[in-house]
Amino acid sequence: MSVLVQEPSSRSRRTYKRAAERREQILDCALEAFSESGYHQTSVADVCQRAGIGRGTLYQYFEDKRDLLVALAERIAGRITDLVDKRPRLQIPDGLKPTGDEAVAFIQDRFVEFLTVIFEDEATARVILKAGRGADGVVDQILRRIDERVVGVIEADLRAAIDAGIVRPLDERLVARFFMGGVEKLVLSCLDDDRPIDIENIAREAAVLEARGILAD
Amino acid sequence: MSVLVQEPSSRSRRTYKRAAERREQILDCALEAFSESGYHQTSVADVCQRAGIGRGTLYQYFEDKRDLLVALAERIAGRITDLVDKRPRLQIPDGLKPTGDEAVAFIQDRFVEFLTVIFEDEATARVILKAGRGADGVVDQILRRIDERVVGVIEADLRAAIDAGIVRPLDERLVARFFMGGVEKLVLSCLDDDRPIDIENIAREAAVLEARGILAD
Amino acid sequence: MSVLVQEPSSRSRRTYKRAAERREQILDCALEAFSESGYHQTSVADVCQRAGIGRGTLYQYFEDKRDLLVALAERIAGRITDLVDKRPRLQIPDGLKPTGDEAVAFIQDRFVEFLTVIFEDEATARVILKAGRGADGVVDQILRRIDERVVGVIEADLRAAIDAGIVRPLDERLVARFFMGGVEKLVLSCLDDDRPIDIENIAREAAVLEARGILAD
Amino acid sequence: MSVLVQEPSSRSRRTYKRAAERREQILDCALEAFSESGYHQTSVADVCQRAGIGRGTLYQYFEDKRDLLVALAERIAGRITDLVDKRPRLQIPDGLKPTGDEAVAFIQDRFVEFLTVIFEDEATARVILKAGRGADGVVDQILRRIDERVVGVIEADLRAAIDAGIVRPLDERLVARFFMGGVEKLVLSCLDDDRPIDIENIAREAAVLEARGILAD
DNA sequence: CATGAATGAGCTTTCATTCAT
DNA sequence: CATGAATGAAAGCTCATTCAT
Repeated sequence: MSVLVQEPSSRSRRTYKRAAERREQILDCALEAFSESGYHQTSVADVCQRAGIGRGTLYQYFEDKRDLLVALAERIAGRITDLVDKRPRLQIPDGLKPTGDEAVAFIQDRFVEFLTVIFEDEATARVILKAGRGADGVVDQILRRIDERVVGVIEADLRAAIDAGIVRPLDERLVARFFMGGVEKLVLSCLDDDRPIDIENIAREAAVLEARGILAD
Repeated sequence: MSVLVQEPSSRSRRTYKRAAERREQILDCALEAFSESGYHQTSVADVCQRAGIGRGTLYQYFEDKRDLLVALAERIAGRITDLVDKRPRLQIPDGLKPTGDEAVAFIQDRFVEFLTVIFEDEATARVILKAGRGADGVVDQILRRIDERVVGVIEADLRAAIDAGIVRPLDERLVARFFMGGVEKLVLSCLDDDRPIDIENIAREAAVLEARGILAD
Repeated sequence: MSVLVQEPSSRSRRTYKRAAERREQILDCALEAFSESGYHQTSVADVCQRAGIGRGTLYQYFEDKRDLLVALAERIAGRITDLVDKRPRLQIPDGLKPTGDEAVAFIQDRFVEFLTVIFEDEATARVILKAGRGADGVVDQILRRIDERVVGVIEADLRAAIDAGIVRPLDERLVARFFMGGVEKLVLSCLDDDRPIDIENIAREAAVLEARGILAD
Repeated sequence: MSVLVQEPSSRSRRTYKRAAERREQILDCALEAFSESGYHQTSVADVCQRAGIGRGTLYQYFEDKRDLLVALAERIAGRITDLVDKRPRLQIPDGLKPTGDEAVAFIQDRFVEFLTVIFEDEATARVILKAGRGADGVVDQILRRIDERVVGVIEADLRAAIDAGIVRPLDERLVARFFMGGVEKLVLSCLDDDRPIDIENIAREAAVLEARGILAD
């Protein structure tokens, strides 16, 4: 499953890597380990074993166990920030009519695309939504920063849509949070039941729900 | 040492009662401690100190630290189950028209009432939403059971509303989860920012959102 | 040899002690261990084994390993301070003639008595003169304080003797230090050669030397 | 094992010299480091950094960390041995009268000269008197050897002076040790207070003290 | 030869749990 | 029942030493 585990053929043979590479590899293993068992249940030895390195090696790249989690959270935060920054601003096509199916489809597409990138990696989703939670104050803050980032994107979209008259005036921040929470819950239920995250479907359903509400026409 | 007054005469029933009381008191302290610092950051000694008892005493009421959390989670689950069981089935008033403001108001009222009881206690909310998360497999299951319970109620409501033609046909479970996730996120954002949980407002906003969606009319 | 080691009959049986007693016992064992092998060569486990206690027990009485040494040094400092405080001021007997044998004898007696109490315990001497040295900044300071204390006493004696005209005017502090250094070196040479510290003889010799000098009459 | 041999063609002497130079340089850095922070507080990495070499390089010149200290101690021992060997035997000038000022002055000069060379270098003094102490059995022995050497010189002087009738008969070894101890203590007090070692003054004071004693005439 | 990434034995320290009092 | 001193498994972490490059 994992490319990270050391080949068992040449036991106890040292492997040399470039610093950056090794760091990434350790983070990969930490991601795996933390996502599988949670932060506290994972020992430093666990992570090292997965990476096929000695205990001391890890401490050449990270201050301590907490720093490992912080670094991991920051890597995730960085990636999401990149995504967010690269994302084009919402451009409402001319003549798009609100309430129409077109509007729903349009919203759907944007979210499917966005959420796909964020939640496509199950391990990362696990760390963001479960493993990292409550483990440590600093980490919590980073996770919250990630959250703010993502929510901020949705918020911006909402604002633009309101300006364009597609969406009715509302508290964008609150709605963005609500939406994000709903999606996260659906993702979480996948994780909890060990179902694969069908993020495309989730995003699609969520978008419809959000757009139309639940009332009968 | 104990604040619970000493009554040496006829101890039998009272002792039992005392024991139960003591157990409750310990759980109260555990709730407090866990909600403040999280499960792993809280030591058994911490809980005992709050309860004003010796370390050993706690172990006469609980198997181990995990059992303490399990018991706490079960107490919460029990309380919510009670709520759920006491809750009257959804009775759609005759002649209620879908899409109308009346329908929205009706839904709102039901949810405000329900969510208020679940999230009114901040400490409990903290344990359900943060402290207990990822602490332990068994506890996770209990929390999930609580969740299922709550989601189940919403689901049932939805089903009834669909049958009554107020709500359009949809995947009730998914929608219930989405709704619950949205509300939880809003509650969480209060906890994270140390704002009081204005559950009434949250429930109200969430209900409108869910009913009408976000699209302009 | 040592009264401290646990009786081997009832293995792994817990022993309970009063806090103060246990603390003293641990300090006794630490004294033994540090004096035998030096601070760095001694592991916390060593000390615990000698005391017949579990590792954790030590940490109920001392912050960490360093704190153990600090406490030990402070205990020694306290004892010496007590000695010093109890020591009567130098009273020059009337009509004592300088340069005479009586003066030498008088000085001798005072020092023999004083140094005996300080250096009679070999283990303590070892810690003061060897094991504690350079182990840690804080400990160094305490040891220096002990030193200052002892040197201060000699200094005071010298001053009184100068005032009485028995001793010629000189830099009392410097001379006191020189004297103390000389004595310590003699004690050290006993420790190094595993000879018992014949402090009486050392003090006697040192006093003569200091009083008369080495020149032929 | 040793890097010192190796003589292929013309490079021989230079290579040899380079290796020896490098060794010396490492020892210099070790001296610096050990004297500043003590043996245990100094890491191998620290020494290497000061020397501007990689960690592995050090191990081509020294077996291990202890060997580094041993080598350092031996270098110091060697230098002192050289000093001692070069030192002319005590020649009592004809007609020197005991107890006279001349005798004191004579003794003074000899000691000032001798001690100056031993303690002039503060870093070395620190290692001999503090850093090396109690660090390791083998090193302790070397330091003791140095001590014996120095004490031996004083002892020999004393013996000669006794033979010449300048100094009264006494236990030369004991007196030499006492004297050395006294001087060391004075030097130590400089180190502890971060005062420069005014060895000339110390030696002078010590010599007077030793010669005349403290009693009033 | 030089390097510094990699190593892991060994140590300190924590804390849930036990048990003599 | 209650206690809290005692426990020791288990974890984190350090750093002298090795070795592939």
